[in-house]
Amino acid sequence: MPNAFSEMRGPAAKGDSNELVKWLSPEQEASWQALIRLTTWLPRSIDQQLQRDSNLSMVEFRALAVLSHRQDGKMRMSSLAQMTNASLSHLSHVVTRLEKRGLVYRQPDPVDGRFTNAILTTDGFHEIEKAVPMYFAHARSIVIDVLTREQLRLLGRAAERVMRRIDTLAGR
Amino acid sequence: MPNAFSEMRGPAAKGDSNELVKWLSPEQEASWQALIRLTTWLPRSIDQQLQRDSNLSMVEFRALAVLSHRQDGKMRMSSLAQMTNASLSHLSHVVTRLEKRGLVYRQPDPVDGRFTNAILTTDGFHEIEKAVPMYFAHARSIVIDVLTREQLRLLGRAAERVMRRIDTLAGR
DNA sequence: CAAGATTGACAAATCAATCTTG
DNA sequence: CAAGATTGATTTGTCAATCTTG
Repeated sequence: MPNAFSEMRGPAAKGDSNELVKWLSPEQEASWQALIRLTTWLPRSIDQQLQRDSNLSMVEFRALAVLSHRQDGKMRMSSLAQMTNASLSHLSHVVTRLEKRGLVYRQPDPVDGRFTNAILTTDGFHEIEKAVPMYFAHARSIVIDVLTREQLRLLGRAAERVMRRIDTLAGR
Repeated sequence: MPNAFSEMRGPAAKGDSNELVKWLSPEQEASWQALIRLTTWLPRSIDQQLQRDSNLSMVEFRALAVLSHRQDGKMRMSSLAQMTNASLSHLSHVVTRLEKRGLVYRQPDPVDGRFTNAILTTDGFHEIEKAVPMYFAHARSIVIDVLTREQLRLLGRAAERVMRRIDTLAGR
């Protein structure tokens, strides 16, 4: 079976040991690659920590954490979806699982039945209380304590800028 | 059904409208949140662009792109897995799908049959050639052109630092 | 028997219907 | 009938078990 290069590359192949240079400057390319690696591995690292220490996924953790910060431990599904970076559909599946584990339960809003509230149970509260310190220890260990104050601040700034752009593009 | 807060929160609930302050300083917290949002939405944005414009996932794109940069368009599965941030198992599934679409094919290494080479086909080469410009246009649009040269450079630096830490923790 | 690779079972996330309520 | 929410089918990724080669 022939491949694309027997014919297509030949003389043309000499100068382009790094073809990407055509698209980004070497400096831009390096930063972009580092960013891609970060957005790939940081979430995996967090997920692994949460799974290992607390048997929770990132979304599950965020959902419980957000609920635990509310006075009444409850929030509408649609709002919770926003807070957890999940689609409503995704969150619904997530809450179903958490419900089976007895960490939250659902209740239609008594005032307007179109809304559903997710509500943290006592068990859920205990679980998230145990999980949070380990989560932040890990956050420190892989990011916060690795960067200088200033590096972290600038990283945050840059992230916010990019996010504003992504939000805009997505029509938010 | 009772929830955790009828009893557990009461007087205690007054001061902690933002309980996370206990774990990180407000500045650290803001940067961390921005970073989490970025690592969640940037990959989604890239995936959407690739899916829409080229019918490729990020891993598929990277696999084809890496192969297209090689003179002979081929690479061992294990090396390709590293280059694409995928596990060997994951990559194997990915290559199976790409193979079904006629974009790559497999061939055991003739010298040492324990290795398998993934090889780009002519079709695969054409597909990735079409995909790359749109990919970089999108990269510019959401990151490169949104930040100053310096911001991008520092973002890259910070990402590299964090990645070194994550690599170390994972034993790499 | 160790390293590379594949496979199948399972878990998680996305998408396109569908259902429910006001 | 529009907004909120759920559901089921499909896809994608992960994990553990297995297979193959030198």
